[in-house]
Amino acid sequence: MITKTKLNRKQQIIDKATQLFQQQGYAATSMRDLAGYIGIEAASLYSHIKSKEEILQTICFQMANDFFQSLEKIELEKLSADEKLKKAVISHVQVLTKDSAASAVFFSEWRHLSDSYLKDFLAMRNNYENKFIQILIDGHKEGTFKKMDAKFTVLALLSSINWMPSWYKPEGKLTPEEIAENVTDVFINGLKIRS
Amino acid sequence: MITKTKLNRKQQIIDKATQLFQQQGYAATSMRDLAGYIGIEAASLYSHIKSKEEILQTICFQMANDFFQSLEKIELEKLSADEKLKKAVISHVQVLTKDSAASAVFFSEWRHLSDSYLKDFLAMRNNYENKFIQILIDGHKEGTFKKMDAKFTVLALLSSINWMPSWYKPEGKLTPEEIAENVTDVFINGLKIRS
DNA sequence: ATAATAAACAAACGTTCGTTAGGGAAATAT
DNA sequence: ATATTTCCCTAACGAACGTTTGTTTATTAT
Repeated sequence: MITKTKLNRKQQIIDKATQLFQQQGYAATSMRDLAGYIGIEAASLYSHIKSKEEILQTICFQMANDFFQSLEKIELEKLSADEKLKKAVISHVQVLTKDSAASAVFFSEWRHLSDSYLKDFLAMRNNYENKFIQILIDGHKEGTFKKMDAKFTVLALLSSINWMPSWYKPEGKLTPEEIAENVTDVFINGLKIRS
Repeated sequence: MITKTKLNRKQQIIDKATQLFQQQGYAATSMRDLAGYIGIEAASLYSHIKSKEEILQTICFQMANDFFQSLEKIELEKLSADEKLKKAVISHVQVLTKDSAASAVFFSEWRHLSDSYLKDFLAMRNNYENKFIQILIDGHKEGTFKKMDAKFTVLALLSSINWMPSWYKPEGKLTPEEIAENVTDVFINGLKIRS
């Protein structure tokens, strides 16, 4: 082991854990499992991390911050609601596809966080959803979007995107921008040909 | 215990397991956990079921059959593509909301099925998605739907619906028909006001 | 009343779980 | 050269896991 510093090793652990948590789930992934894939003993993991849950916390809150920051930037821009929605979705998809395994863990395994972390997590998620809801409400006030249940629509929109890591393959031909373009076009304009 | 026959007890086990699998996940739910909620010892469960995985199999394949049958009925009807899409979504939402806990387990925990069951499961799911894809392709041929990536759109549509059990509360005021109406309206007509 | 069946139990099986303790080898700093 | 730190090891801890066994209790059928 020449080139591996402790920081590298820690990141390697988190990366492999991310992959295994996505494939098998957090609860079904054992520390011996994880260590085996890295090529060390389970006990050795604890030279780099404090606990199994710390790994999950790192993954979840890293993703949460990425999503949050990307949306906050867009919020400040002066744009029409439909432009803002499109930009927000592009940004969301970009964060999502930059590490789709971590995203999948973020969306599916957060419930295994212990109580205090869970509280913070849910608060952040709610806050994030509310920012999207506000964009749709603004769009209705501006006369661009029709009357709708904004919360329902946002959850449908985010769900359709967030489920993607389970079938999105990076070797596929769609770029994040194209994915976002497809999704927002359907949500804004619909499938029906406009006559 | 007067009114409980063996069949009732088995159903009770499956029902409670469904609830716990949804809340905690399959791997994080122990047989002692499950037994405790029912009020018996873990060993007693095995008078009624063969294994933990049998419970998951029962839940998953029951739901798979329900979804499949409901769609097959609609496939036979002679309808335009947009009408057929709407009916298919309504039907899908109805099955989903009839037992939203079982649906959540079905969508999130199927990966814990053992290999042979997993194969069957994935084949059924693929088949199901293809039926939806065909509806969108037909709609394009009929001149109703615009050119699009049909598979991508179907996965987005189904994802936006399937994620619902995680936030759908039956005591909410939306009926399955209203939910389906909202979803299909967005997907077919979009959010933008048509001018 | 007696036999048969069903459903629960306590106890234990072997295995795996996350984690800790203590020590040794190799790299780094002094 | 020596001391310190880093990283991994073996060994083991207690707890929890799914499941099996053998037995008791309650219900149902004869």
